[in-house]
Amino acid sequence: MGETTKRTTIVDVGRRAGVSTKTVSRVFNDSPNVSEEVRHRVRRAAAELHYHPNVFAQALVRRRSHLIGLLYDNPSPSYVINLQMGMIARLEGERYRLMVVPVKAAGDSADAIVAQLRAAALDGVVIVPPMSDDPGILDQLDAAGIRCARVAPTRMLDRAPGTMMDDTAAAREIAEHVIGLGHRAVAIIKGPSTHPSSHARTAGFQAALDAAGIAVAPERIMPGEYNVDSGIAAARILLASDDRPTAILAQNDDMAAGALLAAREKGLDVPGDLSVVGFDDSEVSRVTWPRITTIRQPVFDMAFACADLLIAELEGREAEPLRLLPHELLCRGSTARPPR
Amino acid sequence: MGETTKRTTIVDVGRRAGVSTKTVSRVFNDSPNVSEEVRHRVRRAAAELHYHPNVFAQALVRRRSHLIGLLYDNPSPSYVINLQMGMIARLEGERYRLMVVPVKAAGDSADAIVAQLRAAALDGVVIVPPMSDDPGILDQLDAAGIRCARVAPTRMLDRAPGTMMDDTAAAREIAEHVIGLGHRAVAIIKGPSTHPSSHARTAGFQAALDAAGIAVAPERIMPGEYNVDSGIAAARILLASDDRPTAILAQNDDMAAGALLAAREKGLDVPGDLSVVGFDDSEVSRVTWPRITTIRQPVFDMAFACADLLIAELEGREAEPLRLLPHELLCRGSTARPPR
DNA sequence: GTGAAAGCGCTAACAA
DNA sequence: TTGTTAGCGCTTTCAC
Repeated sequence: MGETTKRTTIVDVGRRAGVSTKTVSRVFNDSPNVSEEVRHRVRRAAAELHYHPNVFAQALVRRRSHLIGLLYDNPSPSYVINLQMGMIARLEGERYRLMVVPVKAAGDSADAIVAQLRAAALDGVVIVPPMSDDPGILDQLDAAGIRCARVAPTRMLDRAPGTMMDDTAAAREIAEHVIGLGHRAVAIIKGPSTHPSSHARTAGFQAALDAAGIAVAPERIMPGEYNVDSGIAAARILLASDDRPTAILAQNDDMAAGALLAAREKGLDVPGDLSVVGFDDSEVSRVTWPRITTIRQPVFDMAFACADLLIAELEGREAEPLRLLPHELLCRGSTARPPR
Repeated sequence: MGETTKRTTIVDVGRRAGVSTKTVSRVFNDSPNVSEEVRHRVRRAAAELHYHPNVFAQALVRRRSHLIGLLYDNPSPSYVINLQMGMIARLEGERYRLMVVPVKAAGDSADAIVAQLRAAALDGVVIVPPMSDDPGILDQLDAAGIRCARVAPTRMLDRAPGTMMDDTAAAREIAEHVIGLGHRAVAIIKGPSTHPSSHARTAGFQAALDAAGIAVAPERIMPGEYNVDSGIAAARILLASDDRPTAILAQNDDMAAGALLAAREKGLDVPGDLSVVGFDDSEVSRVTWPRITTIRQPVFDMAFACADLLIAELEGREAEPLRLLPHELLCRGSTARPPR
């Protein structure tokens, strides 16, 4: 815009530095076989001319875009932002750039999704649950020659690199915390069955309950959708019963926040009458009253590590393909000993 | 990857369809002057060959990347996500793609920021406050030939298109709501002075207060940082006074949530003892108890409209450069009549 | 250590 | 309506 002059190219730089275009190219790619002196001359000429390599010309000949995507379904805002921040932190200083590729909840087919990625010419993508376990996506990605790294995969662990936390162990820990406080009338609000994390968390809860010899009646296990409204709905039902639970284990913070709201409606005090726990350490868990006892899920770190794995993959470096990241139990105000 | 065969190009398609490359190009660009019959043949050949245009070759020759960026500082997760969703909704079906460009809070110089955009070869960017009012950024963008559209600009309105809401009017409305309930001992928690929105909201509050003949003592006007912690800190001070306010007007929801937490600490009931209002209708405002009375800021719509303006600009279409979007007062549980 | 020439895949003139 | 011919700006053989 505005500039009627042509863009300055490698040719201009070469001319000014008195070298061939190839040499300029070498300098900009840190190739060996260029004398220090020439290297200097070229750098200076480039600076004087405000030269910047044309990424498209590079991409065209190298067959690499240096674009990597974040593919996600429609998780909570803070989850997505943490993922983005983690990836960006790793990309900082690299030549790779981040493109966001939200998939309409409507659920496009694996074909359609990957076609989108190909159209955008991405070199690689980071995939988050539940898509990280979708074999269709993995197949299409392979066929399209797009590398990927997965956040929290649970299946086909040898097919692509990924980073994960131990959902089961974490769920067990938080359940043990609640049981340790003396609760025996425990209810559970599950996540959607499409999310493997939900199964893992259920297993962890179950392990802790079994170990304590506590049986949870089926009507105390409610389905949820990992969002506030489903938490409210589930908790309303749980709390309507005469024989209501003294503790609710929600499988994420949004649903726990919903449970808190439902408890308020009923005039129940948390944690006096009812203990509630969540999962994720999302922003929500820190602004409710009381603040929600939860598990810190290392989302940022998982995304950072995924970007790292992806870059390693793209650069042909070897890297251990799977990384387990630590979680943390955060005991806050929403849990206490049961009433009486 | 895997494919040892060369990528299929426009040449292959042309050969198969029995036409020249240029004709194939015409078909894929919906240019006129191609007979229906040829158009069909080309489409079919392309489909059979799984042909996809190479975006780099296109970008190289067209000098357009069709990449547009979202430039933001470090606002709240839900704000950023709403912006992204708004832009993506508008980009859907267009050939433009979204790239996220978070700026380190550290505050790079306008130079450094725009250099980043140029390196990424963006055609245009959407800028959010407070950068949308930064003349340095606008200058650099101009110099780099990168188009932009701004969210909530307040200055240099003729320099670039933008979308906005009427912060002052909205702030006035919500203040009037509180005053209308009978409050006269009112306190304010402001946003950072680097955000023009904070000034506008202050002006709106002031207008309502003036109209009601209410004077707010300077010690009841606290600074804040648009985050939860600063809200807690400010409210603690306000509520520590013997002569505490009966209503707190916070300039965003996060700070209002902080005020709620501070009130809990003091054992104050909201809205019984204290009314609190926020601004933005963020997720936070919906998960606290009580839910926070606030202003719905049309973030999604502003982002959508910005993407629209930007595309119009890039395609050389004329569009009215400034769009005002409506806000909405949402009365929820955090406001009631003052005590006694 | 350095350069010349041949593309990468596409589109923009200009012909036909 | 369609085809031919140059590039776009860069990297990659392969010489020197």
